[in-house]
Amino acid sequence: MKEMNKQSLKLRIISAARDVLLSDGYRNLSLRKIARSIGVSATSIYLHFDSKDDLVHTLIEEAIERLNRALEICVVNKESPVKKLEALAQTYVSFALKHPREYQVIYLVSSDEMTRYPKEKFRKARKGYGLVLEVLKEGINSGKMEEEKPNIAAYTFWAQLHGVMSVVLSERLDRRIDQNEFIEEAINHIISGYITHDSLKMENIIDN
Amino acid sequence: MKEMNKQSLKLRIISAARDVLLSDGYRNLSLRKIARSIGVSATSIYLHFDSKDDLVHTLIEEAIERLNRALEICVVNKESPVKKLEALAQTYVSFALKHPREYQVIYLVSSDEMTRYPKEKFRKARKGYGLVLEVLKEGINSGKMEEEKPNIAAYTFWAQLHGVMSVVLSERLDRRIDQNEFIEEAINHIISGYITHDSLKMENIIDN
DNA sequence: ACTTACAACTTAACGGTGTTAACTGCTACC
DNA sequence: GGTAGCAGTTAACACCGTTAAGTTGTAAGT
Repeated sequence: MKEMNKQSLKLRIISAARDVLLSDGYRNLSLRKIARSIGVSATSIYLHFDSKDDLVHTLIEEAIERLNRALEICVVNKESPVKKLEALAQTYVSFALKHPREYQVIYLVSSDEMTRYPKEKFRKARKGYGLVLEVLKEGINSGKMEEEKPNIAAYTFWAQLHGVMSVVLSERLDRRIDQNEFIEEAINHIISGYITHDSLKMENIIDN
Repeated sequence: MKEMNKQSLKLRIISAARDVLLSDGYRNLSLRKIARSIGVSATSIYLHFDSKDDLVHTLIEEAIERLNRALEICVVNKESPVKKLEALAQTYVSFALKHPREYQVIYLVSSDEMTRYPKEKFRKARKGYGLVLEVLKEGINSGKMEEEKPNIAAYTFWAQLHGVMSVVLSERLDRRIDQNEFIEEAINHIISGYITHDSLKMENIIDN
C-alpha cells in the first residue's frame, strides 16, 4: 500500500471534512468519520488543528472565500451600480441555493455556541462586505442611492440577504408560498430599501 | 424524599431543559444534564418525548409563543400602520437582544440539521407572520404602503429582521461598527422597503 | 556505523453523548 | 389476592471530542 499521498495531510483532512459536510451535513460531521474516510486515525487531526472547532472554522473560511469569489466576478461588466447591487444579491442567493450546506456552515457560529470565529479569519470574511460598500458609494456618487452611513448600510444589506436565505433553507416558508417568488420579492424589497425612489422608477422605464 | 412534585414530569422536563438552555447554551444541552437537574434518570425523558429533537422542538415552540405574545401586545394603541410596523420590528429586535439563546433556538433547525420542524407546531409559529400581514394590509388600504403580494411581503419582512439579528448575535459585526446604530439603520432600511416614498417623508415631517 | 533527536502518526483510555432493551416497584381493578 | 399496566429505573450499545502515552521511521551528529 503506502499510497504516498503527496498532498499534505492537513489539506487531505480539510478536503475530507468538506466531503463529509456536504454529504452528511454538519450534524453528522465527526472527526472519526473524517479520519476514517482518508485512512488515518482521528487523533491525527490534532496534529494540524487545535480542535474540531478549529477545523470547522477552516471550513467556514473556505466557504466564505468561495462565496466572495463568486461575488467578485458577478459585478464586472455591469454598467450601473443598481445593476451591480442586483447582481450581488442574485449571486448571493444562487450560492446559498446551490451549496446549501456550505452556505449554512458560514453562519454556524451563531446558533451553535461554537468557539468564537477567530478575528484573523474574520478579515477575509469582510471582503464581500467591501464589495457591497464600493457599489453603494458608487451609487451615492451617481445619485442613484442615498446613504448617510454607507459602511453600516453595506452590513445591513448583507444581513437582510442572509435572513431571507436562512428562512428559505430552514424550510420555514409556508408551503403555499412559492420559494422563488419569495426570494424575488425579498430581493426587490431589499434593493428598493437602498435606492432612491426616482432612480428606481427610471431604471424600470429603461428596462422595459 | 419522595418530593411528590405535583407538576407533571413532562412540564418539569421542559422547564429544566429551558433552564439548561439559557444557562449553558444549546451546545451544552444534554438529556443527562436536564434529567440530573430534576433528579430523574435520562431515559425518563423518553417517556414523554420521542427524542432529544422532539424536546428541543417543544422548546422552540415555547420560544416562538413568547415572541409572538410580545409582538401581539406591541401593536395595540399604535395609531398608524407605519408605527405598527416599526413597533413590530423594534419588539422583535428587543426580544432577540434580551433573550439571545431563546431567540437563537427558534432558528436552530436551519444550521443544525435537525429533524424537520413538525408542521403542526409550524402553525403556531405563523401567528407572528399573520400579525405583519394584517399591518401590511392596513397600510395598503390607507395608501401608506404598496404591495402586490402582501402575504409574501409579510414573510420577507420577517426574514430580513431575522438576518439582521442573526448577524448581530453571531458577533459577525465589525467591531468598529456600533451595534445599536447598525440595528437602527437596518430597521430603517427594512421599513423603507415597504413604505411608499411619499408617506415616509410625510411621517418624518410629522415626527420631527 | 551507531546513537540521538525529532517528527509523524498510532493505540488506549476518559468522560461524555443519544438511544434501546430489559427490569422494578407501585397502584388500580376484577 | 392476583394481575395488568403504568412510571420509572439500570445496564448496555455505539458513538463522540480530547488527552496521554507509545511506536515508527528518518535525518543529523559524532
